[in-house]
Amino acid sequence: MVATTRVETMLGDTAVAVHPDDPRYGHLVGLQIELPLTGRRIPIVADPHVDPEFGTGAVKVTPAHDPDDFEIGRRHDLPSLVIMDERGVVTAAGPFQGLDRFEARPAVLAALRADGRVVAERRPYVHAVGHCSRCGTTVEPRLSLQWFVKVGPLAKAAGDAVRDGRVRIYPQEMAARYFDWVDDMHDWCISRQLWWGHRIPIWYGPDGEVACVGPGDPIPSGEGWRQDPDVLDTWFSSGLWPFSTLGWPDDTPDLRAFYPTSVLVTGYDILFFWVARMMLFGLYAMAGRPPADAVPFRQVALHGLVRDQFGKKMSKTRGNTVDPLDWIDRFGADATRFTLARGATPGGDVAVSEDWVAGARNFCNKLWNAVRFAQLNGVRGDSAGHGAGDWLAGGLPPPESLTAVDRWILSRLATVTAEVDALFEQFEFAKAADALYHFAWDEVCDWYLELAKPVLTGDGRTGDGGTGDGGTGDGPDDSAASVTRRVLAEVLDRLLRLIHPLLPFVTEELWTALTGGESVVVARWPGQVADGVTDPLPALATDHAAETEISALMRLATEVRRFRSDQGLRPGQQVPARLTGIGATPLAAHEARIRALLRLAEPGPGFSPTATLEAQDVTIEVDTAARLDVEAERKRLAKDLAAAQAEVDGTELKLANADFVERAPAAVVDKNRSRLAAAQQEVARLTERIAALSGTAAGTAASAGTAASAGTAASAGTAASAGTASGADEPG
RNA sequence: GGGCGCAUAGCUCAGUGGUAGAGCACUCGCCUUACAAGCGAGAGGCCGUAGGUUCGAAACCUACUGCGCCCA
Repeated sequence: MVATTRVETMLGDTAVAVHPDDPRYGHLVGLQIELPLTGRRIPIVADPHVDPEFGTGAVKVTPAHDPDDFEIGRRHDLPSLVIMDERGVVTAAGPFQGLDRFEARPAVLAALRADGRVVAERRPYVHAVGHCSRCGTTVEPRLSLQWFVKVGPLAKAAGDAVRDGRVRIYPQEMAARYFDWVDDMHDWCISRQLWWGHRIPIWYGPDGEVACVGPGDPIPSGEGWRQDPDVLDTWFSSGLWPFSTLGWPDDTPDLRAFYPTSVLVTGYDILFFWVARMMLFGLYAMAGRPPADAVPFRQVALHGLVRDQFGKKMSKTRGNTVDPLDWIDRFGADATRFTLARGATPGGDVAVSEDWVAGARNFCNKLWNAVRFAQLNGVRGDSAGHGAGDWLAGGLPPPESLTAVDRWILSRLATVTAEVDALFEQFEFAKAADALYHFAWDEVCDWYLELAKPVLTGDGRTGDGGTGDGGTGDGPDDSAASVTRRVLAEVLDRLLRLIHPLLPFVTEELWTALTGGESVVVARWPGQVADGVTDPLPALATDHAAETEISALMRLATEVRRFRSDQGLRPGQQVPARLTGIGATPLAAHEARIRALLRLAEPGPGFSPTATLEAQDVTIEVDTAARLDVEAERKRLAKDLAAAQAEVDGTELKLANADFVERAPAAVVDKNRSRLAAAQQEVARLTERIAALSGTAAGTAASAGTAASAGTAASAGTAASAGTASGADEPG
């Protein structure tokens, strides 16, 4: 007694199988029984593949129409009877011949029933027979002749090419998956029953001849020869791509010029479907020709799959797919591209969403506005320098006329250039995009442009800047504004070149407009040394002194802004302030710049400080016209105190550990010691300040009225006169 | 079943032994003369759980839990 869903396949049964350990049937193994309707005698075999728990524990075996049964058939040397043609029509001789499988099924069932052979029926029944993914048609397994590629030696060569470094896979971890597959590759079935594709190059002759026709071989002609109707597996055809597209098997100029390619960029999901096949075929077909190592490419850069904002695979059924053309339409091609690049860690998937593309669009806009600002302020690239791939740096002001701000941004530019160059080299697109994003936005736009404003608009003297106003006669104008313009031109020019691979359209527009150059597409890559032209920028890197200075300036600015924000002072509002102790700090030369940036006016005659800040060893007393939110100030100081105290506690704990002091590297111990000292000093300072605040709170209340009326009225017009403190020149 | 990978801020992810980071989202204040698609400030994480190695672990080792991917 057996169970089956495809009753008609019994016409092709050649055995009944049971599990070898099944006590119910052990004694029957080896017997011959009669197959109903056909009168054929078939054996009962024992096979471990049979699940004794399933159905009756006895299963009919149809080797020609079921893959599992085929394996059982091979193990027991059973005949395979093909009882259906390619269209699913029964071919077995007898009453059912010529019926479609769906007609044959009830017909066979009826015949069995008439014979009294049907014991029970169960409907509905969920089975595992496959369906065509395109049209949904039920697929009937059917034994047929297929062609295979014997891959042993090919796969060995493909593995070796990566093993010995002729081909490098990025990221390296992915190479393990490549080896797993290539080193354990089974013979490859290349027959596909499709109506399109390369035809299998096998010809059958009238007398049973079989001819394999290779490139250049004559196709057998004559009566009765026909080609195999199947086509090659699509990956077989794809594997030919690196050389067949270049004219192979002929020895063409294209083949010589473009085989191998330098880099193959593709998704990790087809590492063995496609990449491995190209390796297999390239090494085989190109053996004995140049290049000597025959590989189809030198590097393979693998990227991930695009996913939705929650990291889920996009699918139509899930409804989380996006139309890139829609994004391009709404946010721009550059924004769409940048979003993908920014998420592209080697071998990792990329999550994207509309919000993130909008962010990239905003970045494009930021660049646009930065260049616009530069142009509005008279920044022009030196178009004369761009013909022969020359550098704008030829137009950089002499080093001695650069301010610390200029030297800082050029130093950072040089560093970022080197970083980005190396990252692109390693296919680290996400990191390169991130580095450029932050340099452009957080450093160039947020700081350099802001610090350049007072210089360019001529508002207030900057207090430093080389030869100062007036220039040197017939040479280039070395006034502070001119120096800034030239540095800004240099920075933007190079930034646009560096970002161009990630934002091709915007950068082309901006770069040509800014520099007057032909096209950023053919502009020299920053850092490049070629054709006797050496990039002069690296000579300016890395200016630690300038970086330290500007970093201190930034921290001080943030501290003042924090105070202003906590106190609700409007961004544009000038606040009289007295800076003391600045002369002894690296910020000595930057007072005017700091005042301009933070809208801190010179203290007038009626100056009456209401609050005191300390940052970077500079004491800043500000006069908020007697309106001080003491509670906000107390909160601010308390928060800082808590942070400083936590720092003291943490470092003290570490340094109290004798093992740490003894065994940790001296540099680490020293670092903790200085951190502790600084934190202790900070705690003392803040404690004192909080105490003072409590003291003055009462005092301020008493004197508020007078301070307000006297101070504000008197200081109005005279703030500008006391600017001498900032006169110290900084370069030198 | 076999193999591999991943668990870090609300979401997506960086971070290879020494002070936890980014983008977006969020809170507060600003139309400050490049930009409100913006500016300034801020909040938010016992780095999956339990052990181990180490002076020191988000990181290295082991187990566990959860989630993915590949298997022609």
